[in-house]
Amino acid sequence: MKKYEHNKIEKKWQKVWQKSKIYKTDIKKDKPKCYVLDMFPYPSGSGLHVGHPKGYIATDVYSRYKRMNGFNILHPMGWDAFGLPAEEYAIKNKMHPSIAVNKNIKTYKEQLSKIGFNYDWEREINTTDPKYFKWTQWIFLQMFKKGLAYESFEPINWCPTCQTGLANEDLEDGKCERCSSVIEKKPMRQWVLKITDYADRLLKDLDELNWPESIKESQRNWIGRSEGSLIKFPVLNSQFTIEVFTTRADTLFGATYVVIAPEHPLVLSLKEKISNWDDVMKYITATKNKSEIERTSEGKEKTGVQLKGIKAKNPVNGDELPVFIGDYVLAHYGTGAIMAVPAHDDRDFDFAKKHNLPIKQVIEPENLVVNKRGNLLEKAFTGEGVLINSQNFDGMRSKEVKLAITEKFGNKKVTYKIRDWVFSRQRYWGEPIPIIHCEKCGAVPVPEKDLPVKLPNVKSYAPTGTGESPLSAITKWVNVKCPNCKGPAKRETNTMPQWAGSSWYHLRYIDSKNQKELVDKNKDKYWSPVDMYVGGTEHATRHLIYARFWHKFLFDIEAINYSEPYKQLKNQGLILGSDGRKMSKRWGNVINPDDVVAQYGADTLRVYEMFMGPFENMISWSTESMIGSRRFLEKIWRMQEKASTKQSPEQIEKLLHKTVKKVTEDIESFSFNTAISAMMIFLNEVEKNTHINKKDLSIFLKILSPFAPHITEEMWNTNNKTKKSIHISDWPKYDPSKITEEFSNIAIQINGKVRDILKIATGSKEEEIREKALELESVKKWLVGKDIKKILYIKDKILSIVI
RNA sequence: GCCCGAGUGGCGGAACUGGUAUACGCGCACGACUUAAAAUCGUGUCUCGCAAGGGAUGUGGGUUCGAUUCCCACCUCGGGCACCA
Repeated sequence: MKKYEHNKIEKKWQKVWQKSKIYKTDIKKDKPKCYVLDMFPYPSGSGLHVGHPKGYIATDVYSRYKRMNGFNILHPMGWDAFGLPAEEYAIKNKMHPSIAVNKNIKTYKEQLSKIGFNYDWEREINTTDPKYFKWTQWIFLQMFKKGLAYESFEPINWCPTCQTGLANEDLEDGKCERCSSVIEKKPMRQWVLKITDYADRLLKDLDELNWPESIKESQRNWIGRSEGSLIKFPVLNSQFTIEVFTTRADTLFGATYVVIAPEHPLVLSLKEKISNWDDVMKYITATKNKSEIERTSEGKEKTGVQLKGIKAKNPVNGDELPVFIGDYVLAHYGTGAIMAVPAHDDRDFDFAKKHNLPIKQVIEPENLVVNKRGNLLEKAFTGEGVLINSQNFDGMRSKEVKLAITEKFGNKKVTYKIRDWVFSRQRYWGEPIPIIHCEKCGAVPVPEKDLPVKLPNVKSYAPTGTGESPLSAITKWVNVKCPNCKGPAKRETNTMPQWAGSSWYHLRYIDSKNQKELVDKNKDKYWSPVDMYVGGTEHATRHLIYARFWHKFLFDIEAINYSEPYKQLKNQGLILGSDGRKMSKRWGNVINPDDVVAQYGADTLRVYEMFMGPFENMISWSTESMIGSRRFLEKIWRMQEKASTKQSPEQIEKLLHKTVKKVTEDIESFSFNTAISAMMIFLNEVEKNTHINKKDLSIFLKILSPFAPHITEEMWNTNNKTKKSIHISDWPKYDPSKITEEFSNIAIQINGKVRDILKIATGSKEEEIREKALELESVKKWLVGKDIKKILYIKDKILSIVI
């Protein structure tokens, strides 16, 4: 027999598949569809390491399996290629970013093709291709027309290193997610998308999605819905009121002061009445100069200044409360003002202690024995309970009081933590925002017929640092006529963030060459939503929220048919270096898939990555362990020697049906590791026997083929007369009658401990088993001098004797 | 601080709905083949014990004839949110 030469086999079949186009997206009308999608990569300069393809292997297995089960498969791939890394590479090497991007894409594509994926490359997309980003810009224009894209002048997050504004989602602990610089607040004009309009739907529709619970939970946290009340505190001797947001209306009687954010407009309005204006101004300026991280990390010490001369009236009892500004109150959340109840809120408690303000208890824990009340001199009691010191509400419970007080003194209000999406970047390598600024007409959308607005060539891609994009220096490009009044006007020079192109790419694959629409609605109806989406957890609160937002918007303007893009989501766990650290050049622990493929074969790499452990687990790479997968394939190869026209021995036939069942179920549930272990068990059984029937071998090859497409195709081809590829053959069905065993091993337990195993015909009567069990020496000796209290029987499994 | 998820051999891990814990693979040890090595094949491999038997699924308790699985408390690790009223 020939040796197993993976190099020859893999190259040969990859060529054949490409030529015969067996992976081309099929659209036979009578078949069901399955859209299997990978999170498309950002083609960086360093190429792939073995961790990257893990998710791609899983979708490859899954889509091959589904194809063999009679589905039309859409399984495409593309490139998310706008963004800072390419731009920085270009600045350093003085070349246009698109040249760098094309070079990197070529490398990636070569690396991927060696692994033998079944992508339909005819649908390849690239977010930096004008034919693609024409539609990204088009979507922006639709949002603009609906008032969902607007200009804002609020201070935003500014990264001093990347020299661009950033969205909230781009920060990590107050630092830039990319470069870890401390983020500054910078007041500047920016484009913002009104994602907050969709907050409620983004939250509610999560319930319907078949996604990992942890991702849904992350999104819920990020959206941060909370139900509370708005309550107005009139400012004494003025026409102003301070409106506060609280989730604890039941503690209203315990309010002893009011705090408003330093940025709150009311502060200026009250200027005339404030006797210590200089101190107040000083505090406001100091706050402005602090970064977010400084504001929250100074030991969380609560600072603030009283607005002397101002009093606010508590609507429930007429108490006249002092008013402070303090930066522990956030301007952008709720109303930017709070009523402070130091007895029942930790933060208010700290502030009250520091400024010597009264602490008034109004809630008593419900059960004093269980919930021993803390000493209010040391700690706030933040739980709910029974009211005291609250006039006619005394004795009532928190829950009912919340409702009653809100009804009487305020209004219900829902707030969210999520904030509108800061959408402009002051960098070169992104989609230009298709807006023209005219002195007379204001912000005017570029007419749709003029899309795409392409990027001009510039001498320097480097950011200007002034808050203007490098595009602003290209006067030829910037100066245009207003589409409205034909007067002189200027182009918007900010570009879109990295996340724009990936927010709708799943739709473009469906109809990647359409010049008239972003997607044909009928095609969308057939292929959407994505049935299986696979990628890393790091996208939980960015890409996966943005894409849902855009998708819902496109649904609302009736451009598409469904309101959620990704029906089912799976996360792959990271592959770490063999030292347990993240694979990185820095640690020198990077394994290149090219090397693994050359030395051990693509099939070995694929089987190993699926066998390593549960798909979502983070596991260290081990070349030593991988050799086990190579051995497995070599043994499979040698199985050909045992192939015969004789019928397989009975135990092989039986085990084959069991294995088909197991592998089928495991692929459906993404339990690839146990699917492979079941095939290993089958292989071990064949090795114990003299022969295996050729047809049975073919069945086995079929269930292995999604994992190891090359070796199975080769063996299929030599053992069958057909020219048809194994990958478009039918998935085998198992016969349930062949799975049942003739004999069962029944564990005989005494008080829960196994004392013997009884081999007996499956389906035997309990009586018979009981009799036989009680005759066993190993059982008898435990029963001497004991009474049997009870005997339990679990069919074909256990006989439990209780003494 | 709040909210999720997870802790099983030397290692990756398996165990259906509460029913024989440690499948499968790696590693290791011994043996066969070989002048030798590699490769391959075979046997063994949680732990204490000569054995009968006992003990082990992060720790401590509980429910049950029976718990890796269910309940309570705690510890450790991973992730999300975090001065969000």
